[in-house]
Amino acid sequence: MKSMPHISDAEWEVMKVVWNRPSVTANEIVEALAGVADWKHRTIRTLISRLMKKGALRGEKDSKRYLFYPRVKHDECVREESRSFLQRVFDGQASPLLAQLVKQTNLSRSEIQELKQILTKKEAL
Amino acid sequence: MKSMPHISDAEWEVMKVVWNRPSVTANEIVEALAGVADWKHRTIRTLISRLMKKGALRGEKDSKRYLFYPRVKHDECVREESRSFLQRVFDGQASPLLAQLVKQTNLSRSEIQELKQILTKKEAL
DNA sequence: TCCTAAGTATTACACATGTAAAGCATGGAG
DNA sequence: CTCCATGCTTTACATGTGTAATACTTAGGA
Repeated sequence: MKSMPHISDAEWEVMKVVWNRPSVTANEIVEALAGVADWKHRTIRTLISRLMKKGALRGEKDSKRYLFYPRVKHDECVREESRSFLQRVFDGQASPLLAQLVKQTNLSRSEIQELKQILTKKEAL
Repeated sequence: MKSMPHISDAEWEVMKVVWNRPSVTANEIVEALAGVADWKHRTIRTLISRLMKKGALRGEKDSKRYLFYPRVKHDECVREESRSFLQRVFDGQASPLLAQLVKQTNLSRSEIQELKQILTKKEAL
């Protein structure tokens, strides 16, 4: 598998929009991000360009404008980010991170249940 | 609390060394990192300088050389990194990340046990 | 057919980061 | 007291990132 391009913080916000729909125009991205960050539309255009250059987005010309599609899968990006984060902060040891996160964050009763279930399933392997 | 300085990937490796001992000299850091990354000692010196400038390290002159101490706590940096990572990739939703990590990584039986215990404790609150 | 508005492409610029070399200062050996 | 090895300080430079402005293109309306 060809190595994932590195997606920066700001670029992630753009990718999230693209992953959320079958296809988007640049303008739709701008609108979708209006509530998320306080970026000028120019700025978002730049982010889109960079993502295309990096190979994370594909743009298909639809008469005047482009329709954008992801070229990398959400899942794979998540895995890659998780992996590198884990490596940096916890030397790749997932267990301390998990413990840390569980303590640090708010989880609903049902989320806790679900996690316990996942763990139980894993334990059985 | 004064906002954490941002610690980059490479800088994290240096900080990990510093957090691991009561105090270190620059040379000790270089030695400790020999196995971790393939950096020239000059490079590591640069990282140390930047960490001092950022306020993440404190250097105390001991005759000719410095002894370095962390100025930021490991725990707080971990929390901060986790928080920002969670925000970027999962919009701050811990639960999907946890599920993802549990599935993606290898955990020993005892680690699984421990996590379940933490979850149970949290559930009881 | 020609112009304009809406898009796209190009250029800008400061700060961060990875990676490192050159120059400077000084405590301790001789 | 002088010099050097060793460590500290300054400078370097390419690429990435946040943030955006200016310039160019062209499909579609007048």
